[in-house]
Amino acid sequence: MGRPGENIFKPSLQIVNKKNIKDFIVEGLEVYLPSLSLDCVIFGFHENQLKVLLLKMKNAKQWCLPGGFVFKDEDVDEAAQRVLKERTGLSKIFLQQFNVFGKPRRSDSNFHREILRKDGIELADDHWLFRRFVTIGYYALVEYSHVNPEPDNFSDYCTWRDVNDLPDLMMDHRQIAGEALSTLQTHLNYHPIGYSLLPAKFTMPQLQKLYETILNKKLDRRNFQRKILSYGILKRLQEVKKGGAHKAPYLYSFDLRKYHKALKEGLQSW
Amino acid sequence: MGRPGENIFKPSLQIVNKKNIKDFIVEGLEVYLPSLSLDCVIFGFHENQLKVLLLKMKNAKQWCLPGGFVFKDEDVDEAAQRVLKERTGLSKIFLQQFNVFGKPRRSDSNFHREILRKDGIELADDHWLFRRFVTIGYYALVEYSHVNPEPDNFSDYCTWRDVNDLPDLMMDHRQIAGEALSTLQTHLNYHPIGYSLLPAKFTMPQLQKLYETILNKKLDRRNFQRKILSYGILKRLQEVKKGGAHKAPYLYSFDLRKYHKALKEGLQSW
DNA sequence: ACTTCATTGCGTCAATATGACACAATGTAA
DNA sequence: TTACATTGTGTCATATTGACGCAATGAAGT
Repeated sequence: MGRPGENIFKPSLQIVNKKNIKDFIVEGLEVYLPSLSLDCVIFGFHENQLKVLLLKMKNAKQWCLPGGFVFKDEDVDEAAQRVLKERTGLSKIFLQQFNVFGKPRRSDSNFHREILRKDGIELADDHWLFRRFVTIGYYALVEYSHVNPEPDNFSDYCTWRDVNDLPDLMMDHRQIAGEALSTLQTHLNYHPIGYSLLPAKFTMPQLQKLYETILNKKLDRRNFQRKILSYGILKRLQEVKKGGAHKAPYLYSFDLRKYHKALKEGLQSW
Repeated sequence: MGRPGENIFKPSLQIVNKKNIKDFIVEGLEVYLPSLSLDCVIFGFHENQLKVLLLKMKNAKQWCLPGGFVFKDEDVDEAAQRVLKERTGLSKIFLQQFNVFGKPRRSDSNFHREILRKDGIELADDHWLFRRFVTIGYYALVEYSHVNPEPDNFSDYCTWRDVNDLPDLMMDHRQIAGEALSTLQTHLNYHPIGYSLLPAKFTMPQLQKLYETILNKKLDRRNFQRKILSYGILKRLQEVKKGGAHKAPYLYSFDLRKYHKALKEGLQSW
């Protein structure tokens, strides 16, 4: 079997890096899988708030989720990793497909046409960018402080927004973000969370705040500790964490071997 | 926004119904979303075995999952319902997206070329059917006795196969079926199962067998009953079920109101 | 230096859920 | 009538969970 996509793969990556919108618009049809896109809901945790990384669109008041297209010879999950790398600078991020959004009229082509027009770009009515896209929703968990937000070709800037105070979002991106959050809340019941959202070393109260923030619910401090420790995925370190104004809490880190085991197997009930 | 797909929607449906392969092959490019397909793992329960509905491919020894493409103006989930309706005759089936399979070389175009060639159909190398497809995996739960298996254009017949004794499957369909099963096993931990897999009235042992079959594990009869009743989704009826050679067991049915509530909310752990 | 106080570590206890198993009742077949 | 596999219902020990007590810590205030 041939690999027809390969010879156009490399030049297209350069196109994206050069941020040359016009070339992207012209070549996109050739280098990307048609009809298919992906959108990422990137969660970070900062100052006891759950944040989502968003892009402020050029020539429009709306914001949007970081997203992209899949190269013709590229694995879909790797395309998501690539998009994440481009927006955050991070590699090997925890990424989870959570839903495909496939309603025929998710998008309003006039909306996109107007935006491009404001940049002096006039495209034919049947241009590939205006066609219908089925989008694959991913959510990602990243460590807030490691992220270097980077806008894409169609956005002015890229920044964190509080998940409970989202701005006006393009298309169905608010729905996508909402479903990502509720999926995350559900996954919390059966899978360990925290690695990739927290620093390498963290305190028990920090971890609890993370859970409380995601679940939007208060938890009992002592019961939380008992339960989370029973998973056997934590290692207690020396008790540093001096800066605080109170009793110095222990520092913990994840036992990655056991963490990943728990991630994979989940918490069985039967 | 126009609806360009609409005027070609109806004729294409007829094409499929006529089982006119050539027209399908020629028109497919125009009526379907390119690059995107869907595959359904349809589970049924019969004689205490979990079954999967499979198609025996024409001109090949392999079998395959019921699948299809998405019309240009069709919702993706509805496309899956349509495929299910075509294969089983059933509507409003319980359908669940579980994964997108997006590796670039899932498919071997020569394989499909050979099959068509045996039907005297010779297509260009760059024909749309030979291109790469990203497929959306769905699993469905249906009541075995209500299904009327119906083959599609590319298959000789359509029949149930034991999930533990699958035949040689095309492409990555074995992997897709496997992931569907493990997804189902996981969902069993947090969601009620049984409605749409069992008859309207069923006995506790029947329900238990279903769980045991899906989980591939023996469960204690008395503990099972206690736990499943604690969900509050069952209604006990009169004790009919006479045919049996032993003590007549009670019949149950699902309290659909509570069943769907439990389906939606899941079983929370925090 | 002493006190204050929010916070942390480490418990207890009752209520509930779970796993393992006993026993009587039922209904067909021998 | 008896045998027996199967079903309905229960018990008991153990594990898990929810609610809460209390002493220790350490920066801030006096």
